[in-house]
Amino acid sequence: MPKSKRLMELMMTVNRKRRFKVQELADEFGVSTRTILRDLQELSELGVPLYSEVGPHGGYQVVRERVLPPIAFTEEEAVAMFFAVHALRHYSSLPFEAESASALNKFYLHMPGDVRDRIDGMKNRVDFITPTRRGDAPCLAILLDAAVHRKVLSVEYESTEEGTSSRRIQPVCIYANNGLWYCTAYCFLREGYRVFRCDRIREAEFDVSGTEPLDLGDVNLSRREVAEPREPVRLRAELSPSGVQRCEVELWLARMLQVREDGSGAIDTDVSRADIPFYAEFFIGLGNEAVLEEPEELKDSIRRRLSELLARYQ
Amino acid sequence: MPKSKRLMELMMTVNRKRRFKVQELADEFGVSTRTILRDLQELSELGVPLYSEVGPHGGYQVVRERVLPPIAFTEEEAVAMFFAVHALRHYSSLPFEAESASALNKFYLHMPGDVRDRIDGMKNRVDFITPTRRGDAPCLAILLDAAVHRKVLSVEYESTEEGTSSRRIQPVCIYANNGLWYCTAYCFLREGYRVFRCDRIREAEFDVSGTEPLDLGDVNLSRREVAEPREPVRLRAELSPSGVQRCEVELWLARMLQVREDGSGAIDTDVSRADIPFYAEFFIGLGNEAVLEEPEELKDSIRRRLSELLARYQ
DNA sequence: TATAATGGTGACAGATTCTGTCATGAACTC
DNA sequence: GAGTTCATGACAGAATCTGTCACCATTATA
Repeated sequence: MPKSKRLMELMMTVNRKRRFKVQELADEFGVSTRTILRDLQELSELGVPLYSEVGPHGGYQVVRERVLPPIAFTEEEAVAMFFAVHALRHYSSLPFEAESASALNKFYLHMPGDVRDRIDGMKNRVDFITPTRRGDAPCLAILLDAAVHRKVLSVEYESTEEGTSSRRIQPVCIYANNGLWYCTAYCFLREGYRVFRCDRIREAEFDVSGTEPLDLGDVNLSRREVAEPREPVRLRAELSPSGVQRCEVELWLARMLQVREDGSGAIDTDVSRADIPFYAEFFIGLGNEAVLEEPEELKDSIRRRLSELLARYQ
Repeated sequence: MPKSKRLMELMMTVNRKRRFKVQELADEFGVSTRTILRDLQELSELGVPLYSEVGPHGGYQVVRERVLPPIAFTEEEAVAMFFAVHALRHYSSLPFEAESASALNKFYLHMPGDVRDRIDGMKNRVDFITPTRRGDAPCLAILLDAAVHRKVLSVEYESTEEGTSSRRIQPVCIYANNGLWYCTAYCFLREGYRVFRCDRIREAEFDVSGTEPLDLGDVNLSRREVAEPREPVRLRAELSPSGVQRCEVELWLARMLQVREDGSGAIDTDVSRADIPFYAEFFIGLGNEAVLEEPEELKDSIRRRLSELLARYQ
């Protein structure tokens, strides 16, 4: 086998089994250990972070972060990826820590000069805007980890209504919307799924009390929309086409929104009575683009709110 | 020079000069043409899309999209990049056409099995949400191209106030905000910078009338905030901390917003008299989180609007 | 402390691969 | 037809790579 091929395969092998001994590889590839040692040194020079320990139970390890087999992108793909990662800079917190920055940098540095020029030319011409907020969410990584591996966390949560509380939660997913990170999780305190704002989770650590994790099974991202209303109240409204447009921006509405061929639409859903003040404000914002049909309580709330505001501005 | 190194450099060289002859490379690398031919064949096998033509003025070309030198990412970087690109799927139009999808696919396919598993595990657990809108913007690519290369475009623009009109514009930048694409451009019709909604640009093609492009020089992304008010009116308001939070989400406000240490803030800016109805609605939305100080006209407008709504809900 | 396991390095001959040369051919331009 | 350029095969010589061996260093364990 030509050396070049062997090196490629060696890189893959080494990445798969992150711990190995020289002799193993020598057998596997049918070459001498000396050759493998030479090859490993070349891999090192090529950037694979190898680390070795001598003595019994020693051996090689791919240290820290292993390097994946190199991928060749076309120019167009590379540019698209660059801007995708570039767009992430708007987020003040990410579940991936600094990696996206280093990826961006690596990307940029590996480009031949002219592609780099092209990127530079575009950098100030394209942007994906995401609202930025102060709210740092330091615990995104642990939340994500818990969601993926189905672990229970103990968290300190500072809710708007109830002040700070300790609870055990099992995260289902995390998502960024409108500049803030949210986490849908099963809350063992409330015994149900709840959505938490990640920047309000003050502390999070893996639970040690031995709470049995739930099998969330197919419960996944779509769960974020779920929040069974307590004291459900039926809400019905008609929307003009531009009312529909404005509602489409609101994620929490997406599930309840029906859109017709002509662009107009309707909302028909159960909502929690406690949320009525919130909806009041929302429908005021919609102005003439919505015709509210029920509930009466919401109309009341809207009227009260309007009178209040009118008084403020008198 | 060892063959492996030569191949690397050959790939770079070939990517830089996208057209070349075997003899050239042979001279450059100090090897025979036969060797270069053999090497080029290997590059082909490695995926570099080479194409050759025989005869005078023939030679090699890197066909279609050239392939960039392979980049090795760490696992963490790769995951971060994957999700960055993954997030782009929310956009119904992109200035890069299908490339991001193919990049994503390539990424996914090149991962060793376990990393792929990890990505699969995370796929339903993390998301970057962007509001989706129907508004397709088919002309993003040409707009971007014009912005980068300072070209003048003829466009058909369907504005809300004035109906459809033909105009020549010179794009400065394009940006996505809240699910819609916008383009800041110098408008030769209005003789000033304007912001266009890209989905309302019905047709765009390079201008052939010979309009001289402007030297936009350092005019860049920041331009998108500029829109000198006609008939300026001073607007002043105080904001509570949560009022500030809500204003920060609004891009067009960012420039006018002053934030204090304690989280509260203020707006003090000139606005166009024509925009008063818009601001009225906005301040109604802010409710108690804002105290409007002037102008009186805006207060009037708000009062009118409130009474109107109140009547609707009576 | 001795022993065995493991990595690290240098030297060198022999094996293997790579390279240059030459020959031949095919396609294309002018 | 002459000249240019890519394409391919063969083969000997050059260059590189590989295996072997000798020796060292470190560490865990008996």
